[in-house]
Amino acid sequence: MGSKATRQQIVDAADLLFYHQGYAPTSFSDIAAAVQISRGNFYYHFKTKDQILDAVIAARLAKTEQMLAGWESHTEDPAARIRSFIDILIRNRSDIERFGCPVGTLSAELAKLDHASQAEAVALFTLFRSWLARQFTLLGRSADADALALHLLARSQGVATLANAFAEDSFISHEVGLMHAWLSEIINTPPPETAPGGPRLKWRPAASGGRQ
Amino acid sequence: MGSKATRQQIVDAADLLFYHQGYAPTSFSDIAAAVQISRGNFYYHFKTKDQILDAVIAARLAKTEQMLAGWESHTEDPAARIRSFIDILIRNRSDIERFGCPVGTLSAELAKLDHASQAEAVALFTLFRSWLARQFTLLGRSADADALALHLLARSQGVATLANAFAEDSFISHEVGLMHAWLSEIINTPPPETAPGGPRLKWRPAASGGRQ
DNA sequence: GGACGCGTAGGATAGTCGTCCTAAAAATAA
DNA sequence: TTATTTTTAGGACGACTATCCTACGCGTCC
Repeated sequence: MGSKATRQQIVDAADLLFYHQGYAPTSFSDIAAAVQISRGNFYYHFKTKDQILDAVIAARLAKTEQMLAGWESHTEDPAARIRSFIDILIRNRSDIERFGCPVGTLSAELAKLDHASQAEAVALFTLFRSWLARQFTLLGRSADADALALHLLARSQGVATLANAFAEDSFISHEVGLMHAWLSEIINTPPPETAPGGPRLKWRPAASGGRQ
Repeated sequence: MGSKATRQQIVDAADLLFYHQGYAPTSFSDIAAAVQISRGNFYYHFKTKDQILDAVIAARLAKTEQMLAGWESHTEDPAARIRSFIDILIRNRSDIERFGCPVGTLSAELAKLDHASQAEAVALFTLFRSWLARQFTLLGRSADADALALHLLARSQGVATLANAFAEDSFISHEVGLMHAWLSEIINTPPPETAPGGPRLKWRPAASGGRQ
């Protein structure tokens, strides 16, 4: 029951509430009620609400980094890693239908509030962006890896937004299927005109040796 | 200076503020300041803030219906109409980079607030959805017209979300190019297995006569 | 034992929120 | 003109907000 545990509880509860209700509509009292702690006691752990937000974003960043690193250690196949990313929509489907994507909705809300921490929220996007770009580079698409990463990120964001609006059964799985098909086409298609000395790290399945 | 004009001014100002700041963070005082009207005078025109929201959504619905109907009267080519839809991202680019898509952000916010008018906000999406589905049906894709409509809607939503987060120069135009290419492929590709008596309304350019 | 500091509780404060009331002004009708 | 309705201004109300302060419980060390 030390302060570490309490502080962590506050961050966890705020994380969930910010996701479910949004940042601005979530009050100190809401978080206090969730942690079952005195309202005034917050001031000991966090001076302002913005500090809680920063802590929440930092926690999300750490958790996301860990997840992405885990995917990189669990398989050598960049395509399989990207498929793991796409399937987030399936795994978190019920939450997405109710609350949208935690990254996208927070970023959008903070943008409207002109909030100072918006850049940190965008950093969450950047985490996915550069990670995806790295996978596409490994697939031999170094020339347009960043564009492909942004494209896939946008696709999943759009699916999350519409799934949240309509909450229809087959929509998410159908769009996820399209994304998988798109990825397969990417893999089986020669890369666009490349810079000299371009993609050399094209990944090959299993025994084929890895580079050409 | 009658009440009609004042009421319209309130709706217009609220529309803009809800888009720029979001619904919940926008206060009566904000709208009053924008219209330069007494704060207490709101009660004469609108009993509650929710009523203003409903009026704003109704105004957006009317404006959107008018825009879509205008596109249907300006060209006979369904593909050209869909291109007009895609190019919204270009036309409203600077607003989107600052505030996101007005439809998507409002729907997402109301979903988190469990707001009663969320269904009406989703109706804005439905307007685009059924309009797009109609165009795809005219292109001979009646079997999957709704899926194609949702797909395109999701694509543009995702682009809006990421453009709002990153605000990079070439991103929107690049993705718009991809959407146009996708549409061309749709047109030049035979439709999937269709229900019996399926697509008969496939549109033909220019002199070929419209329907067969 | 007593002194100290970390963690907590609960209330005070100043401000804003949506809502509502009342009276004056403006417009319209007689 | 007078009478009546429509529109407006300005403030009051209670509830809520983020923030801050102060006092209390409680384990640790002298």
